[in-house]
Amino acid sequence: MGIKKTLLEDIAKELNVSKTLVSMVINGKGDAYGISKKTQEKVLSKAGEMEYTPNVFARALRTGKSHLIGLLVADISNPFYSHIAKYVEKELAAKGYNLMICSTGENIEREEKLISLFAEQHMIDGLIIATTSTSGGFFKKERLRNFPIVFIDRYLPDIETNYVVANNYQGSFELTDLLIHKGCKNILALNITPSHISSLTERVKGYKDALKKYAIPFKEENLMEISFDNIQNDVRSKLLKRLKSNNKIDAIYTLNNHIATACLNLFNEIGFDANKEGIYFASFDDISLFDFVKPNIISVSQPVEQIGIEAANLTLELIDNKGVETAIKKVVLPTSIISRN
Amino acid sequence: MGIKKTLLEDIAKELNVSKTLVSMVINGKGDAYGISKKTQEKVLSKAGEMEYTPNVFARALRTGKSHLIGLLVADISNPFYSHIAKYVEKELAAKGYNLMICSTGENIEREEKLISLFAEQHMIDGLIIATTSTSGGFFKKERLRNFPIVFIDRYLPDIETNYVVANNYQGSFELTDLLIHKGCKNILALNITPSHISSLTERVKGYKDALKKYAIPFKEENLMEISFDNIQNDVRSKLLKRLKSNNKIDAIYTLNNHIATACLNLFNEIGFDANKEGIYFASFDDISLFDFVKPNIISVSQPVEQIGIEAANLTLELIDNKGVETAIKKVVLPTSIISRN
DNA sequence: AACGATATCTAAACTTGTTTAGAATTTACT
DNA sequence: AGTAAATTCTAAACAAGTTTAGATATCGTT
Repeated sequence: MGIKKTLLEDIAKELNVSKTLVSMVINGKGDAYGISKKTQEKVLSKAGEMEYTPNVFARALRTGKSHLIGLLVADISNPFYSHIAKYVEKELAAKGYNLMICSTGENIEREEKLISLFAEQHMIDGLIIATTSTSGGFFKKERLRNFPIVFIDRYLPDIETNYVVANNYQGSFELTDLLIHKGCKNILALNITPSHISSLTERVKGYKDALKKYAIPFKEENLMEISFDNIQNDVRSKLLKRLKSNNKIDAIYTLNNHIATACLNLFNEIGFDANKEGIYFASFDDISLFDFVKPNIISVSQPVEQIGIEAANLTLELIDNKGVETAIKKVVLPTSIISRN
Repeated sequence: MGIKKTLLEDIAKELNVSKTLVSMVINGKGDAYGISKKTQEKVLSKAGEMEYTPNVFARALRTGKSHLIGLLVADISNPFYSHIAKYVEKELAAKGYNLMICSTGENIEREEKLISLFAEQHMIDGLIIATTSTSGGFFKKERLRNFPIVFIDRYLPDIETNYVVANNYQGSFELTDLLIHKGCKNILALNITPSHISSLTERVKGYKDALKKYAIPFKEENLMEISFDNIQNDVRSKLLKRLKSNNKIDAIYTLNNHIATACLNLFNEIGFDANKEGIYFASFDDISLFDFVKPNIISVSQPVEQIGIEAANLTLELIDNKGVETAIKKVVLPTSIISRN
């Protein structure tokens, strides 16, 4: 048994005032409620002396505000998400909010369970989410109607929501365009299945449209689907087969960093040197270590810091304007190409 | 205004029973309190129908348990920590606990503030922390006396606490030993300043002891201190100077992944190829992408998954045995050398 | 002195659950 | 029939704050 926590009441008793007064002063509402300066000082110094810290649960129960924001991502160990998390947290901390991060593992049921726990029960004041859902059905629930939610990285096309995403279409278009400029005519794109996620479909669209721009016909066999649950094995079997075939490619374009890493692993295993083979290697999602990796990687870098900051602020804005009917905000941020070599 | 949340009382009214009864049934204590099976079924089905979810704050306020565990690390975007976080979360989720992750940015004041907020106010039931503190003073506070805390990655030598760490000494010893076996006699170690953190001091000790084993005298100039706040610039100026000097080295050993990355950046900038220069490059902390990086990196890999799992379980154990005087657990897990090339 | 206005403070209600102490009913047994 | 025991349930207290409505004291004014 540690020492008993100091309560509002304890301070009140010490000073012979009401706990109402103490509460008011501690919340900085002393002036608003006409508490004399002298009393305010007494309260504050006594609270400091007694090391008072409010009970967050009692406070949250009464006020309905927890000053907690939830962040739901597929996998916190993915550097893309962990960097976003870092900046979201930094931005929120400056405004007196804390962050609860949870991974869904791209599992819809777990995602929905967490949203229920967090949002429907109002454990958190707002939610930032890189959803793994296919459709917006779940988010249309009456109970979530007025809850502050900001989508990041991915949005759901069938519902109107606030979101902050990178311009996946444009980034993918520019990357493909660059590859074509370098002389590529047979660019193999590796995508994740199931690929209903908006960021991926837009990347595919950007790829296809860039081909179209140069009148290069899109070939089905140049869009390879890699199963999310089995990335490494799928890449090994499918890509290897293709590399050995007569259907020569002049570029490999992985649609996210997971697949890129799997490809690099494969190259390593079989001693394949893309650069020597005259094959460009490109990827959406930049990772800092790509700078030192062999082969050279041409990549699309997303503005993670900006995504984090904007998502945090948009969420806080929604919380402040809760109840007020505000226009939905769709933030699309530009990406940049990192053309190594 | 969304729809009003269903309360215990709402269910009670619908069924003409007391909210006490509803609470008991919902918490699975129906049998223990002798509530008839028929009534239990009625309550559960009505609760499902009305989509009841308990208010976590009211519950936590009354029970003093939040089912929340805090994880405090220097930087969640560091892959070492984000991977630990992933496994901690996974393990906790299976036991009905949720994780609150916060970054301290190696800032002691922020760390102490977060601990106050989380632990002293009992917002969380337990804390897992990679502390940035120098000494255990803060943790000796009366108010934290009986609070479940598990240290990871780093421990404080001056207090007796539960911890789960990698065997930093052994890993560093083995790595240095390997370099010596490869013929190195002048191994430059790059450390972080301030380096009071236990994991770093032990790595230094392992390095020195391995030298001693082979009667290689330790030279002060071969332990370079890099400032945490300015890693890249410090590496650039200090390491560059050394590389240009006549004091030739035959290996560079970075004591964590941050410094390793900074070195790689420098090499890239100046077009330095360690392998060609006959210099081995080694690092504590393995990152998966190291596999594809040039130069070859010999690294010490920490058992992140195991650290995460053990830390989670140890924390839950402490929570279960709260109040009971249990022996302190110090878990030291073996590392493994990844010798590329 | 009496009045309202102002300044300062407080008692009690309220947030939503959990827990305690005990009530009401039925069954069991002498 | 009457008491003890078991079964099933409930009223009220409680967790620790915030908020509301109103009390008390002081002051200025006529």
